[in-house]
Amino acid sequence: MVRRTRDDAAETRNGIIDAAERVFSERGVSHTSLEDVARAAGVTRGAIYWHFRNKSELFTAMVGRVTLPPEDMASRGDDPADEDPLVLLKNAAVGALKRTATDMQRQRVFDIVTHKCEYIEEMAGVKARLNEIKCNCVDRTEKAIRNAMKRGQLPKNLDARLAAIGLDAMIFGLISNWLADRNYVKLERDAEALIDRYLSCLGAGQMPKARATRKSPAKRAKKALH
Amino acid sequence: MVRRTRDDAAETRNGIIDAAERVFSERGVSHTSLEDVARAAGVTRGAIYWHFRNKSELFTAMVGRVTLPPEDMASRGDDPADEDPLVLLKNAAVGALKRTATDMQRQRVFDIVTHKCEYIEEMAGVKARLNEIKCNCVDRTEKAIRNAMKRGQLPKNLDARLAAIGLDAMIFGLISNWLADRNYVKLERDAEALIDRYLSCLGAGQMPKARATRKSPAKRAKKALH
DNA sequence: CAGTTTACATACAGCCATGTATGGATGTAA
DNA sequence: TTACATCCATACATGGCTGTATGTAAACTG
Repeated sequence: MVRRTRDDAAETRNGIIDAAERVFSERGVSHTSLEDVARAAGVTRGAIYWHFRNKSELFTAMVGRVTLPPEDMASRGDDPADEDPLVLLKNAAVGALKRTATDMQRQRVFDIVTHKCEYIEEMAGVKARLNEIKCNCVDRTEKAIRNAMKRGQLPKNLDARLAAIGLDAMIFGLISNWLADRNYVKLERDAEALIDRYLSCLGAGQMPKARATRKSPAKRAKKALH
Repeated sequence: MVRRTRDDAAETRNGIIDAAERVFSERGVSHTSLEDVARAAGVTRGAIYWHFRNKSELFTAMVGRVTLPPEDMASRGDDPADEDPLVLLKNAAVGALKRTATDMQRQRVFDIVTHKCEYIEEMAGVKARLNEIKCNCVDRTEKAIRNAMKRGQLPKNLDARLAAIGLDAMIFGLISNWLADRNYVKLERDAEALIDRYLSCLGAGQMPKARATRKSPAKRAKKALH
Protein backbone atom coordinates (compact mmCIF):
# COMPACT_ATOMS: atom_id res chain seq x y z
CA MET A 1 0.00 0.00 0.00
CA VAL A 2 3.06 2.18 0.33
CA ARG A 3 3.15 4.48 -2.62
CA ARG A 4 6.66 4.51 -4.20
CA THR A 5 8.81 7.12 -5.86
CA ARG A 6 9.43 7.25 -9.60
CA ASP A 7 12.54 5.10 -9.34
CA ASP A 8 10.66 2.52 -7.34
CA ALA A 9 8.02 2.45 -10.04
CA ALA A 10 10.64 1.83 -12.70
CA GLU A 11 12.03 -0.95 -10.56
CA THR A 12 8.59 -2.48 -10.28
CA ARG A 13 8.23 -2.31 -14.04
CA ASN A 14 11.56 -4.00 -14.60
CA GLY A 15 10.69 -6.59 -11.99
CA ILE A 16 7.51 -7.40 -13.88
CA ILE A 17 9.44 -7.86 -17.11
CA ASP A 18 12.03 -10.00 -15.32
CA ALA A 19 9.25 -12.17 -13.97
CA ALA A 20 7.66 -12.35 -17.42
CA GLU A 21 10.93 -13.64 -18.88
CA ARG A 22 11.08 -16.43 -16.34
CA VAL A 23 7.44 -17.45 -16.50
CA PHE A 24 7.13 -17.13 -20.27
CA SER A 25 10.15 -19.35 -20.80
CA GLU A 26 8.71 -21.93 -18.44
CA ARG A 27 5.09 -22.06 -19.47
CA GLY A 28 5.02 -20.30 -22.84
CA VAL A 29 3.53 -16.90 -23.52
CA SER A 30 -0.09 -17.74 -24.19
CA HIS A 31 -0.29 -20.35 -21.44
CA THR A 32 0.72 -17.91 -18.72
CA SER A 33 -1.83 -15.58 -17.22
CA LEU A 34 -0.98 -12.14 -15.99
CA GLU A 35 -1.80 -13.50 -12.58
CA ASP A 36 1.14 -15.89 -12.99
CA VAL A 37 3.45 -13.04 -13.92
CA ALA A 38 2.17 -10.95 -11.03
CA ARG A 39 2.81 -13.70 -8.51
CA ALA A 40 6.31 -14.28 -9.86
CA ALA A 41 7.00 -10.57 -9.61
CA GLY A 42 5.56 -10.26 -6.14
CA VAL A 43 2.89 -7.79 -7.20
CA THR A 44 -0.75 -7.96 -8.28
CA ARG A 45 -2.29 -7.69 -11.72
CA GLY A 46 -3.12 -4.10 -10.88
CA ALA A 47 0.56 -3.20 -11.10
CA ILE A 48 0.89 -4.92 -14.46
CA TYR A 49 -2.17 -3.24 -15.90
CA TRP A 50 -0.81 0.08 -14.70
CA HIS A 51 2.48 -0.36 -16.58
CA PHE A 52 1.19 -2.26 -19.61
CA ARG A 53 -2.06 -2.29 -21.56
CA ASN A 54 -2.15 -6.08 -21.78
CA LYS A 55 0.01 -9.18 -22.07
CA SER A 56 0.88 -8.41 -25.66
CA GLU A 57 2.38 -5.06 -24.73
CA LEU A 58 4.29 -6.64 -21.86
CA PHE A 59 5.70 -9.20 -24.25
CA THR A 60 6.70 -6.50 -26.73
CA ALA A 61 8.47 -4.58 -23.97
CA MET A 62 10.26 -7.74 -22.89
CA VAL A 63 11.56 -8.38 -26.40
CA GLY A 64 12.47 -4.75 -26.90
CA ARG A 65 14.64 -4.71 -23.81
CA VAL A 66 17.31 -7.09 -25.07
CA THR A 67 19.65 -7.25 -28.02
CA LEU A 68 18.87 -10.31 -30.09
CA PRO A 69 21.60 -12.40 -31.76
CA PRO A 70 21.03 -11.11 -35.31
CA GLU A 71 21.37 -7.45 -34.30
CA ASP A 72 24.22 -8.40 -32.01
CA MET A 73 26.50 -8.78 -35.00
CA ALA A 74 27.71 -5.19 -34.96
CA SER A 75 30.77 -3.91 -36.80
CA ARG A 76 30.88 -6.85 -39.09
CA GLY A 77 32.94 -5.46 -41.93
CA ASP A 78 30.11 -3.88 -43.87
CA ASP A 79 31.96 -0.59 -43.94
CA PRO A 80 33.97 -0.21 -47.18
CA ALA A 81 36.79 1.30 -45.11
CA ASP A 82 37.28 -1.92 -43.17
CA GLU A 83 40.60 -3.44 -44.06
CA ASP A 84 39.83 -7.03 -43.19
CA PRO A 85 36.07 -7.43 -43.61
CA LEU A 86 36.25 -11.22 -43.61
CA VAL A 87 37.77 -11.41 -40.15
CA LEU A 88 35.39 -8.75 -38.86
CA LEU A 89 32.46 -10.72 -40.19
CA LYS A 90 33.79 -13.90 -38.66
CA ASN A 91 34.31 -12.26 -35.29
CA ALA A 92 30.83 -10.80 -35.41
CA ALA A 93 29.25 -14.17 -36.14
CA VAL A 94 31.31 -16.13 -33.64
CA GLY A 95 30.78 -13.42 -31.05
CA ALA A 96 27.02 -13.51 -31.50
CA LEU A 97 27.01 -17.28 -31.05
CA LYS A 98 29.26 -17.22 -28.01
CA ARG A 99 27.40 -14.37 -26.36
CA THR A 100 24.21 -16.30 -26.87
CA ALA A 101 25.81 -19.31 -25.25
CA THR A 102 26.83 -17.35 -22.16
CA ASP A 103 24.24 -14.61 -21.66
CA MET A 104 21.34 -16.20 -19.80
CA GLN A 105 18.92 -13.36 -20.41
CA ARG A 106 19.46 -13.37 -24.14
CA GLN A 107 19.04 -17.13 -24.09
CA ARG A 108 15.72 -16.95 -22.30
CA VAL A 109 14.30 -14.22 -24.50
CA PHE A 110 15.48 -15.75 -27.76
CA ASP A 111 14.16 -19.10 -26.61
CA ILE A 112 10.79 -17.52 -25.90
CA VAL A 113 10.81 -15.79 -29.26
CA THR A 114 11.67 -18.95 -31.17
CA HIS A 115 9.95 -21.72 -29.21
CA LYS A 116 7.58 -20.29 -26.66
CA CYS A 117 5.25 -17.97 -28.53
CA GLU A 118 2.93 -18.04 -31.53
CA TYR A 119 3.09 -15.57 -34.40
CA ILE A 120 -0.43 -14.45 -35.19
CA GLU A 121 -1.75 -11.05 -36.23
CA GLU A 122 -1.79 -9.95 -32.63
CA MET A 123 1.99 -10.35 -32.67
CA ALA A 124 2.43 -8.42 -35.90
CA GLY A 125 4.48 -5.78 -34.10
CA VAL A 126 7.08 -8.13 -32.70
CA LYS A 127 7.15 -10.16 -35.88
CA ALA A 128 7.78 -7.02 -37.92
CA ARG A 129 10.65 -6.07 -35.67
CA LEU A 130 12.22 -9.51 -35.81
CA ASN A 131 11.83 -9.53 -39.57
CA GLU A 132 13.44 -6.12 -39.89
CA ILE A 133 16.33 -7.25 -37.70
CA LYS A 134 16.77 -10.30 -39.88
CA CYS A 135 16.67 -8.40 -43.16
CA ASN A 136 19.05 -5.82 -41.80
CA CYS A 137 21.36 -8.60 -40.66
CA VAL A 138 21.42 -10.24 -44.07
CA ASP A 139 21.96 -6.93 -45.83
CA ARG A 140 24.95 -6.06 -43.70
CA THR A 141 26.38 -9.54 -44.06
CA GLU A 142 26.00 -9.22 -47.80
CA LYS A 143 27.85 -5.92 -47.76
CA ALA A 144 30.65 -7.40 -45.71
CA ILE A 145 30.99 -10.27 -48.15
CA ARG A 146 30.97 -7.85 -51.04
CA ASN A 147 33.74 -5.84 -49.36
CA ALA A 148 35.71 -9.01 -48.88
CA MET A 149 35.28 -9.75 -52.57
CA LYS A 150 36.54 -6.29 -53.49
CA ARG A 151 39.58 -6.75 -51.33
CA GLY A 152 40.35 -10.08 -52.92
CA GLN A 153 39.52 -12.12 -49.85
CA LEU A 154 36.72 -13.90 -51.66
CA PRO A 155 36.31 -14.85 -55.34
CA LYS A 156 34.80 -12.22 -57.63
CA ASN A 157 32.07 -14.41 -58.98
CA LEU A 158 30.60 -15.25 -55.60
CA ASP A 159 26.87 -14.68 -55.17
CA ALA A 160 27.13 -12.42 -52.12
CA ARG A 161 23.40 -12.38 -51.50
CA LEU A 162 23.04 -16.16 -51.33
CA ALA A 163 26.21 -16.51 -49.30
CA ALA A 164 24.81 -14.05 -46.74
CA ILE A 165 21.45 -15.78 -46.64
CA GLY A 166 23.10 -19.14 -46.13
CA LEU A 167 25.31 -17.87 -43.33
CA ASP A 168 22.52 -16.19 -41.44
CA ALA A 169 20.26 -19.19 -41.88
CA MET A 170 22.97 -21.42 -40.42
CA ILE A 171 23.51 -19.13 -37.46
CA PHE A 172 19.81 -18.95 -36.75
CA GLY A 173 19.42 -22.69 -37.14
CA LEU A 174 22.34 -23.39 -34.82
CA ILE A 175 20.99 -21.16 -32.07
CA SER A 176 17.45 -22.41 -32.47
CA ASN A 177 18.46 -26.05 -32.38
CA TRP A 178 20.83 -25.50 -29.50
CA LEU A 179 18.16 -23.76 -27.46
CA ALA A 180 15.82 -26.70 -28.07
CA ASP A 181 18.49 -29.20 -27.00
CA ARG A 182 21.74 -28.08 -25.40
CA ASN A 183 23.34 -31.45 -26.05
CA TYR A 184 22.76 -31.05 -29.76
CA VAL A 185 26.00 -29.18 -30.17
CA LYS A 186 28.49 -27.57 -27.80
CA LEU A 187 27.78 -24.12 -29.10
CA GLU A 188 30.48 -22.18 -27.32
CA ARG A 189 33.17 -24.74 -28.11
CA ASP A 190 32.27 -25.31 -31.77
CA ALA A 191 31.05 -21.85 -32.77
CA GLU A 192 34.36 -20.78 -34.24
CA ALA A 193 34.92 -23.99 -36.16
CA LEU A 194 31.44 -23.86 -37.66
CA ILE A 195 31.69 -20.26 -38.80
CA ASP A 196 35.28 -20.69 -39.91
CA ARG A 197 34.36 -23.57 -42.11
CA TYR A 198 31.56 -21.70 -43.80
CA LEU A 199 33.53 -18.52 -44.41
CA SER A 200 36.78 -20.13 -45.38
CA CYS A 201 34.83 -22.38 -47.72
CA LEU A 202 33.41 -19.39 -49.51
CA GLY A 203 36.92 -18.36 -50.36
CA ALA A 204 38.13 -21.83 -51.15
CA GLY A 205 38.50 -20.96 -54.81
CA GLN A 206 40.96 -18.24 -53.89
CA MET A 207 43.13 -20.26 -51.56
CA PRO A 208 46.27 -21.51 -53.34
CA LYS A 209 47.17 -23.90 -50.54
CA ALA A 210 43.66 -25.12 -50.07
CA ARG A 211 44.64 -28.44 -51.56
CA ALA A 212 46.92 -29.32 -48.69
CA THR A 213 44.35 -29.19 -45.91
CA ARG A 214 40.94 -27.69 -45.42
CA LYS A 215 42.24 -26.03 -42.31
CA SER A 216 44.57 -23.68 -44.08
CA PRO A 217 41.99 -20.96 -44.69
CA ALA A 218 40.91 -21.17 -41.09
CA LYS A 219 44.50 -20.87 -39.96
CA ARG A 220 44.97 -17.82 -42.10
CA ALA A 221 41.88 -16.26 -40.63
CA LYS A 222 43.03 -17.03 -37.11
CA LYS A 223 46.44 -15.56 -37.82
CA ALA A 224 44.94 -12.37 -39.15
CA LEU A 225 42.72 -12.22 -36.16
CA HIS A 226 45.42 -11.48 -33.60
CA MET B 1 -27.64 -36.89 -36.82
CA VAL B 2 -27.11 -39.43 -39.54
CA ARG B 3 -24.92 -42.14 -38.18
CA ARG B 4 -22.09 -42.89 -40.64
CA THR B 5 -20.23 -45.95 -41.69
CA ARG B 6 -16.65 -46.63 -40.65
CA ASP B 7 -15.26 -44.97 -43.76
CA ASP B 8 -17.38 -41.92 -43.14
CA ALA B 9 -16.00 -41.75 -39.63
CA ALA B 10 -12.46 -41.87 -40.93
CA GLU B 11 -13.36 -39.13 -43.34
CA THR B 12 -14.75 -37.06 -40.49
CA ARG B 13 -11.54 -37.61 -38.57
CA ASN B 14 -9.42 -36.50 -41.50
CA GLY B 15 -11.68 -33.53 -42.06
CA ILE B 16 -11.13 -32.48 -38.48
CA ILE B 17 -7.37 -32.67 -38.90
CA ASP B 18 -7.59 -30.79 -42.19
CA ALA B 19 -9.57 -28.06 -40.47
CA ALA B 20 -7.09 -28.03 -37.60
CA GLU B 21 -4.24 -27.45 -40.06
CA ARG B 22 -6.00 -24.45 -41.53
CA VAL B 23 -7.17 -22.89 -38.29
CA PHE B 24 -3.94 -23.57 -36.40
CA SER B 25 -1.88 -21.94 -39.13
CA GLU B 26 -4.16 -18.91 -39.08
CA ARG B 27 -4.68 -18.34 -35.40
CA GLY B 28 -1.96 -20.39 -33.73
CA VAL B 29 -2.50 -23.57 -31.76
CA SER B 30 -3.23 -22.23 -28.30
CA HIS B 31 -5.36 -19.35 -29.54
CA THR B 32 -7.80 -21.62 -31.34
CA SER B 33 -10.56 -23.34 -29.43
CA LEU B 34 -11.88 -26.72 -30.39
CA GLU B 35 -15.08 -24.88 -31.23
CA ASP B 36 -13.14 -23.04 -33.94
CA VAL B 37 -11.82 -26.30 -35.34
CA ALA B 38 -15.28 -27.85 -35.20
CA ARG B 39 -16.85 -24.98 -37.11
CA ALA B 40 -14.12 -25.08 -39.74
CA ALA B 41 -14.66 -28.81 -40.12
CA GLY B 42 -18.44 -28.53 -40.25
CA VAL B 43 -18.96 -30.65 -37.13
CA THR B 44 -19.41 -30.03 -33.42
CA ARG B 45 -16.99 -30.42 -30.58
CA GLY B 46 -18.67 -33.71 -29.84
CA ALA B 47 -17.14 -35.19 -32.97
CA ILE B 48 -13.70 -33.92 -32.02
CA TYR B 49 -13.93 -35.26 -28.48
CA TRP B 50 -15.00 -38.58 -29.91
CA HIS B 51 -11.90 -38.90 -32.09
CA PHE B 52 -9.38 -37.15 -29.84
CA ARG B 53 -8.95 -36.81 -26.10
CA ASN B 54 -8.15 -33.09 -26.29
CA LYS B 55 -6.51 -30.44 -28.44
CA SER B 56 -3.05 -31.71 -27.61
CA GLU B 57 -3.84 -35.13 -29.03
CA LEU B 58 -5.40 -33.58 -32.12
CA PHE B 59 -2.24 -31.56 -32.62
CA THR B 60 -0.07 -34.63 -32.21
CA ALA B 61 -2.14 -36.49 -34.78
CA MET B 62 -1.86 -33.58 -37.17
CA VAL B 63 1.92 -33.52 -36.90
CA GLY B 64 2.14 -37.30 -37.16
CA ARG B 65 0.22 -37.34 -40.43
CA VAL B 66 2.84 -35.58 -42.52
CA THR B 67 6.48 -36.12 -43.38
CA LEU B 68 8.51 -33.22 -42.10
CA PRO B 69 11.47 -31.80 -44.06
CA PRO B 70 14.20 -33.35 -41.89
CA GLU B 71 12.83 -36.87 -42.24
CA ASP B 72 12.09 -36.18 -45.87
CA MET B 73 15.77 -36.51 -46.68
CA ALA B 74 15.62 -40.20 -47.41
CA SER B 75 18.31 -42.20 -49.20
CA ARG B 76 20.90 -39.59 -48.64
CA GLY B 77 24.03 -41.58 -49.15
CA ASP B 78 24.38 -42.87 -45.62
CA ASP B 79 24.63 -46.44 -46.90
CA PRO B 80 28.29 -47.51 -47.26
CA ALA B 81 27.31 -49.21 -50.51
CA ASP B 82 26.32 -45.94 -52.14
CA GLU B 83 28.73 -45.11 -54.90
CA ASP B 84 28.25 -41.37 -54.97
CA PRO B 85 27.16 -40.38 -51.45
CA LEU B 86 27.87 -36.70 -52.01
CA VAL B 87 25.42 -36.39 -54.87
CA LEU B 88 22.84 -38.45 -53.00
CA LEU B 89 23.17 -36.17 -50.02
CA LYS B 90 22.88 -33.12 -52.20
CA ASN B 91 19.79 -34.44 -53.94
CA ALA B 92 18.22 -35.29 -50.60
CA ALA B 93 18.81 -31.82 -49.23
CA VAL B 94 17.72 -29.98 -52.35
CA GLY B 95 14.73 -32.26 -52.69
CA ALA B 96 13.62 -31.60 -49.14
CA LEU B 97 13.84 -27.86 -49.72
CA LYS B 98 12.01 -27.97 -53.03
CA ARG B 99 9.29 -30.25 -51.76
CA THR B 100 8.77 -27.90 -48.87
CA ALA B 101 8.48 -25.03 -51.33
CA THR B 102 5.80 -26.79 -53.37
CA ASP B 103 3.84 -28.98 -50.95
CA MET B 104 1.26 -26.74 -49.31
CA GLN B 105 0.34 -29.20 -46.59
CA ARG B 106 3.93 -29.68 -45.48
CA GLN B 107 4.34 -25.91 -45.51
CA ARG B 108 1.35 -25.36 -43.28
CA VAL B 109 2.29 -28.03 -40.79
CA PHE B 110 5.95 -27.08 -40.60
CA ASP B 111 4.95 -23.45 -40.25
CA ILE B 112 2.68 -24.38 -37.37
CA VAL B 113 5.42 -26.44 -35.78
CA THR B 114 8.00 -23.68 -36.06
CA HIS B 115 6.00 -20.47 -35.65
CA LYS B 116 2.50 -21.22 -34.44
CA CYS B 117 2.86 -23.32 -31.30
CA GLU B 118 4.60 -23.19 -27.95
CA TYR B 119 6.84 -25.93 -26.62
CA ILE B 120 5.95 -26.53 -22.99
CA GLU B 121 5.81 -29.77 -21.03
CA GLU B 122 2.37 -30.47 -22.39
CA MET B 123 4.00 -30.70 -25.81
CA ALA B 124 6.77 -33.01 -24.66
CA GLY B 125 5.53 -35.73 -26.99
CA VAL B 126 5.71 -33.71 -30.18
CA LYS B 127 8.93 -32.06 -29.09
CA ALA B 128 10.51 -35.45 -28.46
CA ARG B 129 9.48 -36.63 -31.90
CA LEU B 130 10.84 -33.53 -33.59
CA ASN B 131 14.03 -33.85 -31.64
CA GLU B 132 14.42 -37.47 -32.60
CA ILE B 133 13.83 -36.62 -36.23
CA LYS B 134 16.46 -33.93 -36.03
CA CYS B 135 19.05 -36.12 -34.33
CA ASN B 136 18.36 -38.91 -36.78
CA CYS B 137 18.74 -36.46 -39.64
CA VAL B 138 22.09 -35.21 -38.40
CA ASP B 139 23.32 -38.74 -37.77
CA ARG B 140 22.51 -39.85 -41.29
CA THR B 141 23.98 -36.73 -42.79
CA GLU B 142 27.13 -37.38 -40.82
CA LYS B 143 27.30 -40.93 -42.13
CA ALA B 144 26.84 -39.72 -45.69
CA ILE B 145 29.64 -37.21 -45.26
CA ARG B 146 31.82 -39.92 -43.74
CA ASN B 147 31.11 -42.17 -46.72
CA ALA B 148 32.00 -39.34 -49.06
CA MET B 149 35.27 -38.96 -47.18
CA LYS B 150 36.03 -42.65 -47.51
CA ARG B 151 35.41 -42.48 -51.22
CA GLY B 152 37.71 -39.52 -51.59
CA GLN B 153 34.96 -37.04 -52.37
CA LEU B 154 35.75 -35.04 -49.27
CA PRO B 155 39.03 -34.44 -47.43
CA LYS B 156 40.02 -37.02 -44.83
CA ASN B 157 40.48 -34.57 -42.00
CA LEU B 158 37.00 -33.11 -42.25
CA ASP B 159 35.01 -32.95 -39.03
CA ALA B 160 32.00 -34.88 -40.31
CA ARG B 161 29.92 -34.22 -37.23
CA LEU B 162 30.27 -30.46 -37.38
CA ALA B 163 29.78 -30.43 -41.13
CA ALA B 164 26.50 -32.32 -40.71
CA ILE B 165 25.33 -30.06 -37.91
CA GLY B 166 26.10 -27.00 -39.98
CA LEU B 167 24.29 -28.30 -43.02
CA ASP B 168 21.16 -29.28 -41.12
CA ALA B 169 21.14 -26.01 -39.25
CA MET B 170 21.31 -24.12 -42.52
CA ILE B 171 18.48 -26.15 -44.03
CA PHE B 172 16.31 -25.63 -40.98
CA GLY B 173 17.14 -21.93 -40.89
CA LEU B 174 16.34 -21.49 -44.56
CA ILE B 175 12.95 -23.15 -44.29
CA SER B 176 12.09 -21.40 -41.05
CA ASN B 177 13.02 -17.97 -42.40
CA TRP B 178 11.31 -18.60 -45.69
CA LEU B 179 8.09 -19.63 -43.97
CA ALA B 180 8.18 -16.43 -41.93
CA ASP B 181 8.72 -14.32 -45.04
CA ARG B 182 8.42 -15.79 -48.53
CA ASN B 183 10.22 -12.82 -50.05
CA TYR B 184 13.26 -13.51 -47.91
CA VAL B 185 14.62 -15.94 -50.46
CA LYS B 186 13.24 -17.66 -53.54
CA LEU B 187 13.55 -21.06 -51.96
CA GLU B 188 12.74 -23.22 -54.95
CA ARG B 189 14.96 -21.25 -57.29
CA ASP B 190 17.97 -20.93 -54.98
CA ALA B 191 17.80 -24.22 -53.10
CA GLU B 192 20.29 -25.98 -55.33
CA ALA B 193 22.77 -23.11 -55.35
CA LEU B 194 22.68 -22.83 -51.57
CA ILE B 195 23.22 -26.52 -50.93
CA ASP B 196 25.72 -26.82 -53.73
CA ARG B 197 27.82 -24.07 -52.26
CA TYR B 198 27.87 -25.64 -48.83
CA LEU B 199 28.69 -29.15 -50.01
CA SER B 200 31.18 -28.17 -52.66
CA CYS B 201 32.87 -25.95 -50.12
CA LEU B 202 33.37 -28.88 -47.79
CA GLY B 203 35.39 -30.57 -50.46
CA ALA B 204 37.21 -27.48 -51.61
CA GLY B 205 40.45 -28.71 -50.15
CA GLN B 206 40.32 -31.73 -52.42
CA MET B 207 39.52 -29.97 -55.64
CA PRO B 208 42.59 -29.42 -57.77
CA LYS B 209 40.84 -26.95 -60.06
CA ALA B 210 39.19 -25.10 -57.23
CA ARG B 211 41.43 -22.16 -57.83
CA ALA B 212 39.99 -21.45 -61.24
CA THR B 213 36.41 -20.88 -60.10
CA ARG B 214 34.36 -21.75 -57.08
CA LYS B 215 31.80 -23.31 -59.36
CA SER B 216 33.96 -26.18 -60.42
CA PRO B 217 33.01 -28.50 -57.57
CA ALA B 218 29.35 -27.76 -58.18
CA LYS B 219 29.79 -28.53 -61.85
CA ARG B 220 31.38 -31.83 -61.02
CA ALA B 221 28.53 -32.70 -58.75
CA LYS B 222 25.98 -31.72 -61.37
CA LYS B 223 27.79 -33.79 -63.98
CA ALA B 224 27.79 -36.80 -61.74
CA LEU B 225 24.14 -36.29 -61.02
CA HIS B 226 22.86 -37.13 -64.49
C1' DC C 1 -34.64 -58.53 -36.21
C1' DA C 2 -33.62 -57.34 -31.38
C1' DG C 3 -29.53 -55.81 -28.83
C1' DT C 4 -25.38 -53.56 -28.78
C1' DT C 5 -22.01 -50.50 -30.30
C1' DT C 6 -20.61 -46.64 -32.99
C1' DA C 7 -20.47 -41.84 -34.19
C1' DC C 8 -21.71 -38.09 -33.43
C1' DA C 9 -24.92 -33.68 -31.54
C1' DT C 10 -26.60 -31.33 -27.62
C1' DA C 11 -26.73 -29.81 -22.96
C1' DC C 12 -24.63 -28.70 -18.64
C1' DA C 13 -21.41 -27.31 -15.03
C1' DG C 14 -17.36 -25.05 -13.83
C1' DC C 15 -13.25 -22.65 -13.89
C1' DC C 16 -10.11 -19.35 -15.25
C1' DA C 17 -8.48 -15.32 -17.48
C1' DT C 18 -9.39 -10.87 -18.81
C1' DG C 19 -10.45 -6.00 -18.38
C1' DT C 20 -12.17 -2.37 -15.78
C1' DA C 21 -13.77 0.10 -11.97
C1' DT C 22 -12.81 1.57 -7.57
C1' DG C 23 -10.14 2.57 -3.43
C1' DG C 24 -6.34 4.34 -1.04
C1' DA C 25 -1.92 5.85 0.20
C1' DT C 26 1.90 8.53 -0.79
C1' DG C 27 4.94 11.53 -3.72
C1' DT C 28 4.89 16.08 -5.91
C1' DA C 29 3.96 20.68 -7.33
C1' DA C 30 1.78 25.21 -6.22
C1' DT D 1 -0.37 22.78 3.23
C1' DT D 2 -3.57 21.73 -0.07
C1' DA D 3 -4.61 19.72 -4.34
C1' DC D 4 -3.58 16.67 -7.64
C1' DA D 5 -1.21 13.00 -9.94
C1' DT D 6 1.04 8.71 -9.44
C1' DC D 7 1.35 3.92 -8.29
C1' DC D 8 -0.58 -0.01 -7.03
C1' DA D 9 -4.11 -3.27 -4.55
C1' DT D 10 -8.71 -4.93 -4.37
C1' DA D 11 -13.17 -5.98 -6.07
C1' DC D 12 -16.32 -7.01 -9.62
C1' DA D 13 -18.46 -8.41 -13.87
C1' DT D 14 -18.09 -11.06 -17.92
C1' DG D 15 -17.16 -14.34 -21.37
C1' DG D 16 -15.01 -18.00 -23.32
C1' DC D 17 -13.23 -22.54 -23.22
C1' DT D 18 -12.91 -27.02 -21.37
C1' DG D 19 -14.50 -31.57 -20.18
C1' DT D 20 -18.16 -34.56 -19.36
C1' DA D 21 -22.73 -36.24 -19.27
C1' DT D 22 -26.57 -37.25 -21.84
C1' DG D 23 -29.35 -38.06 -25.99
C1' DT D 24 -29.98 -40.47 -30.37
C1' DA D 25 -30.06 -42.44 -34.74
C1' DA D 26 -27.88 -45.43 -37.61
C1' DA D 27 -24.68 -49.30 -38.38
C1' DC D 28 -23.28 -53.61 -37.02
C1' DT D 29 -23.66 -58.26 -34.79
C1' DG D 30 -25.57 -62.56 -33.67
